[in-house]
Amino acid sequence: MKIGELARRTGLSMDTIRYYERIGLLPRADRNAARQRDYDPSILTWIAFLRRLKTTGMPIRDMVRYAALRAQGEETVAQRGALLRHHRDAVQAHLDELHACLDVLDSKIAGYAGSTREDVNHDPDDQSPNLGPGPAHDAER
Amino acid sequence: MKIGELARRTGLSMDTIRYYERIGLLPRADRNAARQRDYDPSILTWIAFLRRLKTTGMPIRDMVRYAALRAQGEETVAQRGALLRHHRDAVQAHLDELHACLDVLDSKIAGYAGSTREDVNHDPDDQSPNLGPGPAHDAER
DNA sequence: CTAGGTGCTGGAGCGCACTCCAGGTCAAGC
DNA sequence: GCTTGACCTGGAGTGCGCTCCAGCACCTAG
Repeated sequence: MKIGELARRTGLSMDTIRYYERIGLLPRADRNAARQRDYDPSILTWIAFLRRLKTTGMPIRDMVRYAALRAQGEETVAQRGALLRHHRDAVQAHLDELHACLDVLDSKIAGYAGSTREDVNHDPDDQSPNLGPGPAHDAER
Repeated sequence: MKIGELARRTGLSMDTIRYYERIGLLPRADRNAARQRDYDPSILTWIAFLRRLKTTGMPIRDMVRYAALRAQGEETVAQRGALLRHHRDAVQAHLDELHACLDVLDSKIAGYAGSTREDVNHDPDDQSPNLGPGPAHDAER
């Protein structure tokens, strides 16, 4: 499979695929006689996995770290597992936060109660503070 | 309340607060005799709300749009409501996606089954593709 | 009177994750 | 033999969301 087809099949751009290779997210691709990248379909599995890591908010540098461990073979299985478990926990935490925000959003939307066509004449943009973190909590970096 | 205290109470940096003002996310602050920003505590409510929008992944330009509508007063209530409902749906969709990814992650972690100290000698980095989007679906932009 | 702390402005710089481009190679079809 | 199209490389550019900085103004405590 050449890069164009891989791009079509993954939804990534060719540029992005080459970029991922440069930074070590994708292994250096084999080349055909014309020195063009020639991919084995198994790359699709890896890209699908990368996409999940990305969707769940893992920064690229961490994915690269994972990819590097993977490239080193069996001996890094423990580290990879740890990395994934760590990430899973982060995702779970973010998910909880999102659920909470969604609830607040929903109640705020309820405050806007169908004002698209009905008459509501208070300003819905006035509700409880609750800054979560607050002072001396540097979740903000 | 001066900017330093606001920063402490919100967890934002003073630079970020001033930046938010520059781009229109925060209203132009009142000034005290020494031309320093002097905030009314009600700003805390607004910042808490902005933080939720941000946490739920709303890009700053959309928050600015919302802030601008809000500044225009009552007549924009309908538009603001629509904007929020739209965002809520996007958040919900993202949440669903995250849940799905988390499930896959969990099953992958299960594949790494406690290999931190036990012996597992297959490579867990081999599983089903499933590229989600696939061809001709540009969720990727 | 002066030193330190806090705040001001305008503008430059940064890290991330791409994205675009110029100029070139190669293979196939007309 | 020439054009077309897919692909190549190295490097520059982009948009986002801050973050940092120089140089200055003010206020308070010692």
